[in-house]
Amino acid sequence: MRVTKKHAARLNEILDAAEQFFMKNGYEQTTINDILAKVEISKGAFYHYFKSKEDAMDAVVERIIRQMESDARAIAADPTLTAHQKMQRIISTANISDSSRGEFMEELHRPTNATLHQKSISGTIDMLAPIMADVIAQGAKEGVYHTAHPLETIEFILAGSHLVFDGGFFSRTPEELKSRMNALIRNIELLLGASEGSFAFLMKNFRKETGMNDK
Amino acid sequence: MRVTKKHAARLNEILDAAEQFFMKNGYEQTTINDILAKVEISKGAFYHYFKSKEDAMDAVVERIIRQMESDARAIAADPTLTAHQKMQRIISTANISDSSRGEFMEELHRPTNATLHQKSISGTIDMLAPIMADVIAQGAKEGVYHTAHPLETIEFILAGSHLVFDGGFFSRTPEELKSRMNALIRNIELLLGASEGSFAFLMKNFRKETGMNDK
DNA sequence: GAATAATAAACCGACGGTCGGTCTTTATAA
DNA sequence: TTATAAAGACCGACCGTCGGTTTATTATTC
Repeated sequence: MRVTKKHAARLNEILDAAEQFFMKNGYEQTTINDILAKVEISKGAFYHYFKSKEDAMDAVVERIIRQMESDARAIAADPTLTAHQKMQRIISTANISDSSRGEFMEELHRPTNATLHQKSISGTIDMLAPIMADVIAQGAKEGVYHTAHPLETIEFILAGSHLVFDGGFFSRTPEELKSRMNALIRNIELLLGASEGSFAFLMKNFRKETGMNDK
Repeated sequence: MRVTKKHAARLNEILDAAEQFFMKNGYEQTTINDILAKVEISKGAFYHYFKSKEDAMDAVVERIIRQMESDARAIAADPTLTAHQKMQRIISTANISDSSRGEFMEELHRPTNATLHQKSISGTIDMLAPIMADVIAQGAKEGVYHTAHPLETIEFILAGSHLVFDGGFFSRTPEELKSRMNALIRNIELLLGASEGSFAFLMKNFRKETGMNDK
């Protein structure tokens, strides 16, 4: 049956369905027909909005990154926060959180597929790095961080963390993960020239994520 | 026409062809039929050796990693080298080099595909990290490195470097790459507790790679 | 001379994508 | 206001490709 809707509305319907399937089953395993069935539209309709399956994936990733971006910018622009507080909040928001969008990251860090994975990682880093670099510069003024290359260093940190903790890349036991998290914390402090223990809060996020209870 | 060969010989023929195509066109863009045509065998033969296309990719990656592994182990086991010399050589060998296998990395770091990319990165890191961690431990004894978590830290470094310099993830101008390389050098020194400038040799490898001539 | 490995080749089904055309909405001119 | 035309949204049959299967035949090996 034919149902016509506003461009933006239909677009978001498709994006919503695509996102769900991509997350649950992975990009490669998701069929365009899956999406069509869910949204109850025809193939023609789908290709009216996207020029290819990959184009739809790009749009899904883009939408999520834009959301994360506005979250991060809001935190970075808050004049009442110290640089370190901003860092803490941006990291928590960008990683797993209780927000509705949080599941994205959670699902993403699974071996399901590769392309979606890759695009979202690079997109996230490209988006977050400049924002966080500014925060680090603020931290340098406040005297809590000391680094000569804020942008390059935060890129490096984001890239390294992603890869090391990304289930799609490595499979690790909980103990292995814990030792990597401990090392990561110390390494971030080293790279940013932050005081020892100042990034220990990551361990809390981490325990929340993995559901670990030991100390 | 029917041609029968020894198992290992045919296997390597297929692997060679697959590797070439995967590198040149990417995994997704390579057709099993491409490989069949090149090796001049039938589908039946291919599936006699591999249970799936992905299985063949895994084998390709595995073969290359094994080669890199024996190179790295040979360097790490050389009793005449200092830890820092070993690090230098392992890095040069594993990255782009003039070796025949070197093209692998070169081709790999291109946006062509994702799956192959991912598998080779994680495989390389998983293989290299323990070997290099031992070298770092040696360096600690020699007093040139100082790090509390050798294994985790070298994993982090490898992961971060790969991602930042991987053409498949980001597209950067030569200037952007140069500033990232400078920052990377300093960051590695910080993480390993090595003296300033001790990893400047990376800049030479880097210039060789990119063909940059400026200082 | 069976049994098993190796190869061939026809075949299958699913999937991404195309295409000609239809229905709906919106803008415009009479 | 209404006729009309253009634009936008949508349909679904169809197609080519591709990974993978099946069946059959030819070499090896013990």
